[in-house]
Amino acid sequence: MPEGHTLHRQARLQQRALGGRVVRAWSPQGRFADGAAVLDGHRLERVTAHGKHLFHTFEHVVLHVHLGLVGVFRLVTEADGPPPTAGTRLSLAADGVRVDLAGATTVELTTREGMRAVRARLGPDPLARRPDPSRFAAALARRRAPIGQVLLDQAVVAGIGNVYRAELLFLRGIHPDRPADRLTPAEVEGLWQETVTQLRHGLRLGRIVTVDPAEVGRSRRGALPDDLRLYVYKREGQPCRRCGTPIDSWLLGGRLTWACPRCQR
DNA sequence: TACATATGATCAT
DNA sequence: TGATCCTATGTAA
Repeated sequence: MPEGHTLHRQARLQQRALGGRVVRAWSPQGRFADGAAVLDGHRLERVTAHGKHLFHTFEHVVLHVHLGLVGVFRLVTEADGPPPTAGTRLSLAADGVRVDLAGATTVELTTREGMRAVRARLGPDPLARRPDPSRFAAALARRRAPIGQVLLDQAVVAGIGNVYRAELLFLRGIHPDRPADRLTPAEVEGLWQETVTQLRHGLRLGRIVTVDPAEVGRSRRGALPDDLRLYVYKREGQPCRRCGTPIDSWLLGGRLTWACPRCQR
């Protein structure tokens, strides 16, 4: 689940459910018992996201979470929702609503200064209120590495993961192997705009959907079925939705990526 | 019961 | 580049 849209969605949901409240905090699994004790009974001021990082700012401390590959938040109502699973490292609750966190790679307490330090290492966030695309453009101009590899670097742009990198480059007709510094200004601008548009869409829907329904013969209303949501991700060997050419797949930056060899040059 | 897999990132070599 | 960490789920044995 977790690319940038997921964390911003959680920030919004958790802010609504727990923001401004005095929360109970505990660690059902036990591995974050000490940290939970520091949080327990304190007021959660606000929940914010930057890229894939989530920050819970309490009156006296900041909770920093990174979900990694398999981490997950579950928001449940305590009255009729399921209890925390055995692997739940942290539960936060107030007013009958509970947030359970499991599988995250980073769950740590830090300070407001520590939060600023984490954010300073990250590139512009396309889901921020006023992101700075010039920093994105400047970073690309400095990199000779393939654009498909550079897009995964969170210091270049914060929040893109393996699904979005493949989909965004398809949508802009850019081959992932192209050196980042060889993109034209128009391509860089288009890629940034596409990133903002798509992540916002993912945030709204709560899932990654890049396919234009009209392009696959569906109405704009109603959710696309799972096998029609994406253009290239995990579609190796299957026909491109636009030109029918079989989708390619190869390792790029240590992870598999996908592209249409005809639509992306 | 075991294994493979996953939208991530870090650290050792 | 490879090993490693974290959890949940689906498939194979």
